[in-house]
Amino acid sequence: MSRNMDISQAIEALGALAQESRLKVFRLLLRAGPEGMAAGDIARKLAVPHNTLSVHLAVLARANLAGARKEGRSVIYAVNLEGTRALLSYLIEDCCRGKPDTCLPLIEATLAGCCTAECCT
Amino acid sequence: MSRNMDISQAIEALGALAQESRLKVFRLLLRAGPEGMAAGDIARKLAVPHNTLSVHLAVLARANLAGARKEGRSVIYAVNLEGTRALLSYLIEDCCRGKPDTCLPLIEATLAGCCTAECCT
DNA sequence: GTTATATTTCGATATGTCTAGAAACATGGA
DNA sequence: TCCATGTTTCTAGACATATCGAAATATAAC
Repeated sequence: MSRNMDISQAIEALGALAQESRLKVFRLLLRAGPEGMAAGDIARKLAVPHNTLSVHLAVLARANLAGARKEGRSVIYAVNLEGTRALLSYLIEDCCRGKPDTCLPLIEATLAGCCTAECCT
Repeated sequence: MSRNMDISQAIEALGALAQESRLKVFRLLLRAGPEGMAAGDIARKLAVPHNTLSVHLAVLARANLAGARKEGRSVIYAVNLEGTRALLSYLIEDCCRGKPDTCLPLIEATLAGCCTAECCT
């Protein structure tokens, strides 16, 4: 797909994340990694009814923040890292145009927040 | 304030950005940097009625993504970098817990998307 | 084929958000 | 004081989203 998103894609992705159940699902999937999780397991873990969660998962998938694959009777959802990267890039795009003083601390602090452990050095 | 946000703060920030006018304002303010812009100038630049924009600016400020200061008759809005950093950190928090393979590309690509110029090396 | 499991779609209600006209409020200049 | 400029609050209507019971669909095991 496109590496650079436009504003309507960004709004769709942000709107998808701006809801408690969906944000929890997204973070759950981020930690689960590429293996992903079955829809039913997610619903059980988050204590959300199946039908309600199904709608939320569809919203995340439509926003390119998650993907689905079938395995037997289950549907496995996994985070879409490319879509996630595109959103984060869009948010901070151009912030350093000629102004590294305001941009650099933001990026470095973001990195620090994510990767304090030795795994990301 | 708090360096680490909770989920309700994250939802508020994401919801604030999940709207065309507000997302445009946010990106405008990111580029404007700490000097910020007057509310009226933003409204003119984005062709949004003053009262409508005022509501949007209040939403961004409430979400800790923007701050306001008065200068004469004008109200100058500027991006809140600390709040922005907190949101980005929250989104990718824990994604690398034991799985640097999935986390590192995400972070590196985000950096690449933001800072291709020599200003951020 | 029948039954059990997994997930999605349908339908209806409730709740929340966007928008902009009009009025109110604040500040600075004549 | 009076007026002009800049911004916010009030209000109401239009629109979008969240939720979940019930029904429908898909797959696998027996």
